[in-house]
Amino acid sequence: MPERARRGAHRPPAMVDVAQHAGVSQKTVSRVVNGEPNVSPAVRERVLAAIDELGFRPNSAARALVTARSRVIGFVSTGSALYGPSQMAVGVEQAARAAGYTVVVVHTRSGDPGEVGAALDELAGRGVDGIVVSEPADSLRPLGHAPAGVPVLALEHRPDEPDDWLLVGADVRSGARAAVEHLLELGHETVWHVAGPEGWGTTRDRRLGWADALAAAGRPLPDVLRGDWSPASGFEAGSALADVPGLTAVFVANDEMAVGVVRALETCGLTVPHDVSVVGFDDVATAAYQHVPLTTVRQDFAEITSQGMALLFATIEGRPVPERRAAVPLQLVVRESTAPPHPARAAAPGGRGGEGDPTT
Amino acid sequence: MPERARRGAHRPPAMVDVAQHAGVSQKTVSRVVNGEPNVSPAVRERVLAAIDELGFRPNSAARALVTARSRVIGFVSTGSALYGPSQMAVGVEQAARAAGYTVVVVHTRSGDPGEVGAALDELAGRGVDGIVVSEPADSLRPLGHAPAGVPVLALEHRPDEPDDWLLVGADVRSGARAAVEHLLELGHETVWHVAGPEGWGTTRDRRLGWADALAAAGRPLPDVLRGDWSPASGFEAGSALADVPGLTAVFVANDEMAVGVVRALETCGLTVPHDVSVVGFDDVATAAYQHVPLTTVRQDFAEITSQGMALLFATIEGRPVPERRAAVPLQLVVRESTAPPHPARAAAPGGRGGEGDPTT
DNA sequence: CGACCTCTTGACTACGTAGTCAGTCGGTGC
DNA sequence: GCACCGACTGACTACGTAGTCAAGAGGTCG
Repeated sequence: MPERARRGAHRPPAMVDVAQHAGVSQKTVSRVVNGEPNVSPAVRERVLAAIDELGFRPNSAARALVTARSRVIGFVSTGSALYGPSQMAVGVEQAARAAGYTVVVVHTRSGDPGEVGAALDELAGRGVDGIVVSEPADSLRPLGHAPAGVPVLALEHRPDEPDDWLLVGADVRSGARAAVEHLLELGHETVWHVAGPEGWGTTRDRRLGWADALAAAGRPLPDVLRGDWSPASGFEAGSALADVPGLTAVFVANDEMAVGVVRALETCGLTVPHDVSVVGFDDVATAAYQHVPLTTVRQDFAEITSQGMALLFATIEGRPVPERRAAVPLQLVVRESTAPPHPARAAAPGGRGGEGDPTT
Repeated sequence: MPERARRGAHRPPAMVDVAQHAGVSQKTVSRVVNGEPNVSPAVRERVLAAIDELGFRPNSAARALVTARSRVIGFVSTGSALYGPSQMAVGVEQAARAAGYTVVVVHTRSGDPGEVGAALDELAGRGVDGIVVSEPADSLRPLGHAPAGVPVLALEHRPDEPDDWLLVGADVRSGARAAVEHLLELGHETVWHVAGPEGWGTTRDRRLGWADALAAAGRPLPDVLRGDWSPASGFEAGSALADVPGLTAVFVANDEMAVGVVRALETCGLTVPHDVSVVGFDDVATAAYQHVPLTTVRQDFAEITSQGMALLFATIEGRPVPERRAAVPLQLVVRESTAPPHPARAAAPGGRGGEGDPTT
């Protein structure tokens, strides 16, 4: 039999092998594998037995070739192992696998548009059925030119921009605003802001929410300090802030930088929250266990990814999608890093207040 | 021309389309795309122009089908967004893409062997060229039954077990031992251990390194407390430890739990490192910026993934592999959470020492 | 008893790429 | 001038799956 002779060395068994083993046609095996109706129980049984015996696994390349559907989702992320993106990655993968999809990951560490383009080409060539962009930095915007017909889900909330993407994300701007309002309600005159790196939508949203709250209260808008999400950059920003006269409250764009800010303030002789209140963003696992448990804004990443992926799969599979975008609310978690301002300090024009007054 | 008519609605352009456009054969297009020699510059030029004009992307499903090589790496992880696994995921993806491979991610949150088996089948069906297991928990052991001929890289160091896997990882046991030796050298009589969850190789290694150091010094081996890598579990363990009479030093299996431990000790009125020294593991970004900067053991994840992936690609591509396993050294980073034991405390048989002695 | 229908099964083919092998063309050595 | 060789190109086919369509088996209804 030349047919089998040609099936050389050690290629894994294919449907034809199963078919021959079970005494049916390849097409019938295909029917059984795909759970199609109209296969007699007896035949189905025989085929399943043959599959089991030969250890047959459907070849997804062949399947993708013929169906032009890969059951693969492309996940594009900026690649640093930051808290948010990591959480998203896990949530996306879980949702995908539950729906029978596989996730291909592409990281684009540099914001180089060329690299993003290459990543896109990669995904297009793989014939992904959908693309997920996690925490989309502006450098990922070229994804707008995604392969035609491939739906794109961006895990961000962006109410203003009429986009053809699916958009599901935390309502970061409102969350940031709530954080700043909390500080204002405590009596702080104004609130400084340590922002994330430029070029991220979420950086903008946090800054805008902060500005919203200050504007609504008619307060002055201090200069923005900029970090890169890392504790080290937070420390740097905190060191600068320690020199600001009358500083009593800081809203930091993520918890990791907030830890750095707190540490810097402490290093400069200031106490949190006695001298300065600090609010973070994300609610990382360790936030509650800091020396001064961190007041922060919690993002529900599980909810975001689950809602977003549901939307994406509905779109891919042609099911009706009521609303192409959704905002997931954030939750302000008040802990111990915020308190009313120290009266002496708010008035003091000089830096480094509070040194001479260790008692409450 | 029925040929073109059949190419229906909006399938993306294939090589035949490019070939027709350039007036060459499909095979020649294939040669150009794959950079094969023996194509005249003029033809190459024409083909490239046609590719560009039509926006042609090679279909990787078809390519994988015919070559039986997918240029895909399967990445299997336990799925929580823990620090180590997240770092590994990023490193693996970067190395893979640099080598022209794509990464498919499979998370197995539950340790359910059935789920692991399904994940394996998934990867086998995708025809992955290699499999990477990140921080392999015992539940991933069934990966030993990986599809025949598919090399597996485990990102762990496991000198004892003669395995057919590639093994590259930090020498966790030695690192743990160094951490404990550091504490003993400071003068601590013994060191308690807060371990990770059972079923992880790395949990075992940390515990063994700890035991090694104590045994070598002839010290008693305290009971092991067990956490789940989370700060909350560390807090719980720390609360229990606070009641231990004469406690002066703790080695915690990761930084996140260490933060919880420190917080619990503080909550119980103990001071770090005055009353109790604490050492963590991993050197997460915030470790250096804690209220008491954390002494810890740094893992060089970038180095681990880079070495490991190099090994994997060499194996996949049939290049000679000098050594199938490698240990990456760890680095003890001494900060301020460790100090010599407080004399009064080491002697004290009662719990909660140090309360009456806030000075020094 | 015949027309008709449903259920089950298989033959044939497309999908897009790369491997094999044969053929053409121009140049080189003797 | 002829055999030969290398560079270049294309026709044909395999890869493993699912879609299309037809055929056979068995039942139902009038």
